[in-house]
Amino acid sequence: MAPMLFDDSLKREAKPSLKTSMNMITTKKEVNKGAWTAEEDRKLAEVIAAHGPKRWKTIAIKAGLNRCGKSCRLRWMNYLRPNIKRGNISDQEEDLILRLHKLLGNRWSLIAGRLPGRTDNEIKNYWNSHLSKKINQKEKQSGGSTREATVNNPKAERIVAEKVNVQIVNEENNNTSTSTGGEDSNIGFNVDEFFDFSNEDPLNLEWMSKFLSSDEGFSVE
DNA sequence: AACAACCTCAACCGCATCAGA
DNA sequence: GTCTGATGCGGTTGAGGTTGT
Repeated sequence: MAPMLFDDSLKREAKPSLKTSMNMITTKKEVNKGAWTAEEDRKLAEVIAAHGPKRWKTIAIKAGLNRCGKSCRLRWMNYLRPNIKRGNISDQEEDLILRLHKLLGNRWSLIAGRLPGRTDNEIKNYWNSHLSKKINQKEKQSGGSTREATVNNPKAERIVAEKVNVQIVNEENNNTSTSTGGEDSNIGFNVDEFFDFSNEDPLNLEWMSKFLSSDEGFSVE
């Protein structure tokens, strides 16, 4: 299926930058860089529709794009993929990002995994341009530090990351099942509830509060 | 109107990890 | 076990847009 392409919501017209233009002039044989054109997007989407989103180097060649595979992958993941949600981050999403960041730190791909339709790049950008400032302001106002629970606690950080990974893998495995999913027999807690912050489930809060209140401790063995 | 400062976000880069030979 | 290519991730850059003076 063709993804939603070239719609009016796309903020930026794909224009080659000055740098890119210079590249095109001076380095004919080198790969194309810079902004993607609508034509490139179309070609890429066609090839991916036919062959699937893998073997990016081959895709780049098949599409006749003078791009590296990496660039094609990035373009697909952040822009052309179906179900990409565009537009403003909602308050709920923002809240979730804040909470997940507190737990995970800059694990953007993991955080994005909990926000359907959002890309890691988008969340990273949103964090850098909006949320980091908000947090700095809060810190200044409160005078204290809202130190991340897992910072300086690599063990705890690892455990959280692993839990999130398990959750995402489970979801992928359960995607075709009729189950509402989330039950995880290996780690002994309901992983869906674990991340259902909107419900403020007491179990989540209990678990999280251990993290969020642990400056020194939260011993994980 | 003109310019500077700031903001946003697509895209690149370097590195780490994974998978297959 | 080692090598190599593919893939994924986070940090950073810079073009273009917006806002302030």
